[in-house]
Amino acid sequence: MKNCSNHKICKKSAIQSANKLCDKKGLRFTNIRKKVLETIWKSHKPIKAYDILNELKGIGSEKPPTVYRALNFLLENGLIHKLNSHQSYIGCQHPNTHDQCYFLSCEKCGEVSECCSSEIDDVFNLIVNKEKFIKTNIVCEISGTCAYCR
Amino acid sequence: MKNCSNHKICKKSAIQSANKLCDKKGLRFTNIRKKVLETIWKSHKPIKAYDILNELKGIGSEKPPTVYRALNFLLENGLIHKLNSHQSYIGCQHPNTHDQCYFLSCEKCGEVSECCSSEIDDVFNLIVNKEKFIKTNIVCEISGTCAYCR
DNA sequence: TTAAATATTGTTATGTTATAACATTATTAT
DNA sequence: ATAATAATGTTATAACATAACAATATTTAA
Repeated sequence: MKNCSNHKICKKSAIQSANKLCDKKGLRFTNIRKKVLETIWKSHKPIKAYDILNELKGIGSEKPPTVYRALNFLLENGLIHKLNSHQSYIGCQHPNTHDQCYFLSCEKCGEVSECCSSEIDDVFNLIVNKEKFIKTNIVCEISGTCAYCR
Repeated sequence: MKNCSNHKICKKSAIQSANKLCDKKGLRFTNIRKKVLETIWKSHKPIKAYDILNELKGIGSEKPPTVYRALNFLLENGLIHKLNSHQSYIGCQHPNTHDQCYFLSCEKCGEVSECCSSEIDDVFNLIVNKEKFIKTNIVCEISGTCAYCR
């Protein structure tokens, strides 16, 4: 992947924008939620709930419900995504700038990037209209080899 | 959904074509595999592994590995699909006629239909080429309300 | 500024989904 | 018939996730 030249900055700005978003929406960006988001943002690789749990060992909140609650908060507010094909979680690269996210997941390096595009939006709208289907949610995850790993 | 007017026939033909496909490929369509496929084809709704397991009670093969082995066989040979967003399994409506399947999943009636289309294929190819990504697998599942349920 | 209401977190237990590892049986090839 | 391979049986456990209720912290409103 390597589309982020300085991950420290990348991570920091993700936390900052989460902070801002919570402020704006009147949501509480509590310590646990922040810790979980930080743990997720340690890399551009998706992380599993129980791996987050292990990272949290020592801060006194190392039980599954704690993590899943924070994950659900972050999911509901668009700060992270769940990758259904691998049952793992990843930070959203541009929270609240669009509805729908599509993912490219590299099987070699493990990194996942968002590939949101109006072209995909358009074709899905075309399909669902043709089928007279009203869409509420799209899960779209492409696995393979990224440009960097080829 | 209701795009199958007579499900008995629909199911029977699914089993027949599985049989044919296995014959052609020299695969063994064993009793367990057949039972599992039949259980999946009881409806157009996806079914969970442990629900299949319960249906199998009485034939003497009611343990998880039995079911998961059969599921994996059916998945590998394109006879069923796994719906990652719901961790459930559904029969393939046209095995071996195309590579990639996309799904419309109705939240009201629970039915799932395949919506394979070259338009979607094309746009995915466009995206991955632009990103210089080599795709090996696509998970694409749209949830919402189907035409029949609107 | 305190009490009530609400939201968040702690805790225990358990539900759900899936696989590892090894033994046994059935099928196929020689 | 025998060896090799494939499929199934069996036990145990790993991995993922939530229910239910108690305690604490925060916000709201009297």
